[in-house]
Amino acid sequence: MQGKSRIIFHIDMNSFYASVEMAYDPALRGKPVAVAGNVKERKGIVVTCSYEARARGVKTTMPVWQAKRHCPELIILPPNFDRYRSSSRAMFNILREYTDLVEPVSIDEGYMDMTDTPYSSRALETAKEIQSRLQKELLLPSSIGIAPNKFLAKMASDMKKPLGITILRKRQVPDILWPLPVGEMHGVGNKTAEKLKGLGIHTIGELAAANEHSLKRLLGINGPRLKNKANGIHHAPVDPERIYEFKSVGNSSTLSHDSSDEEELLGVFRKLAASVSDRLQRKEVMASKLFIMIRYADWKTITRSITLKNPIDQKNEIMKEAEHLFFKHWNKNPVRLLGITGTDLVEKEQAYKQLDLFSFNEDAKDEPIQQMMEKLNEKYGSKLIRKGARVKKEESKTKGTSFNKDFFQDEKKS
DNA sequence: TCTGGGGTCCTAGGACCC
DNA sequence: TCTGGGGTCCTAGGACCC
Repeated sequence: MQGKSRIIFHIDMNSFYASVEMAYDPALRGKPVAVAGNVKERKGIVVTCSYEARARGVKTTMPVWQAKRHCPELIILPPNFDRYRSSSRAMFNILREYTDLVEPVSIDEGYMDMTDTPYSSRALETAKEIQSRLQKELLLPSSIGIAPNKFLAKMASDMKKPLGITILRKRQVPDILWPLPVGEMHGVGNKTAEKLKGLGIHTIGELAAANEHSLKRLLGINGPRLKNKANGIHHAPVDPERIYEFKSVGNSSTLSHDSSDEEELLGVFRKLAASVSDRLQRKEVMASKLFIMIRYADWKTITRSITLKNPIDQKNEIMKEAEHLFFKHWNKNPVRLLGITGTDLVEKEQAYKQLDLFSFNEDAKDEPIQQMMEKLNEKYGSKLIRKGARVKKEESKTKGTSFNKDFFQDEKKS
């Protein structure tokens, strides 16, 4: 990878949810369309909107009432995740016709490594073909960036929207990237941009030339990384497996009104526990650590966690731990949002494998897994659990489901 | 009528062990 | 007894992205 220059594509679907809705319903085309969460309650915010809506001042994350003030004729649709998932699957299937090295990063965005493909000598033509196929076969507009690494490809796809194709060569970095405000860099948000101002760094070029030690002092390990990126240096490979690796499963919910009513809050926790339990079981993993999140009316947010001796996935167990954490840490002030997240995930299968390996009790095979885990943990303690290990879902590949990561399966949030 | 919900990665301080 | 330091685990919080 060192000597050879790579050809990386970044495919970015334009206003994906809104585009999918317009593909399904021709009557929506050419109109200002927004996909928004729970429209009637305060939590209603614009998730995505069409370019027609953007032209009228509607923006992503804008509250619905505000969006309507900008654009009274705005067509507001509830999200339909099944639709988005199936469009996404179709989109990635097209990409995979060109190379196996496709790394989905989210439902509407992914990298391709085109280096060792028959298409490497005609990258631009291939990008045009992909873009036009996405448009003709799926009715979905996209932007494509072509560059020698993932970071530059990502920056490139951002430059022309909608329906752009941009090539960004390493030698063009000084001319094209360096004049831009540092906040436009992928990986530099508001806080980091503000901090950088303290060092007199306002543009990507100034970051590229900045003193490495000062950056490290200011931003930690991320400082030198950002400096490298600003110089167009980024070695991360395109990794098709990334999508099958996950580290946490969580759900949260903003209440329709701030509340300090215990019964009401417990009701919210029960729903969250049920949903987290459901998703853990679908993924065939158990959580060794459980977090709750409490956001108060004043937006102050705390997380509290418990490390469990035995990993759990059952609704009642999750509820019990969440409730315990909640009453231990809740200051009785009105609550805006509650959340439950399970982390330090252990594969259920792993538990069986470990059992066979140690085979300390032949009868255990017939016992429910929970009891086995308890016995195993009594006997071997936490050594059994690979803390923080990434959970790989190998089988999802062979099944051919493009997205095991189910942040696209959350329409059942309720 | 301010501000959703799903994630990942990093940091910092204290406990504990060698 | 004093002195030093490295490593890991745990918890909580923050930044960022889509």
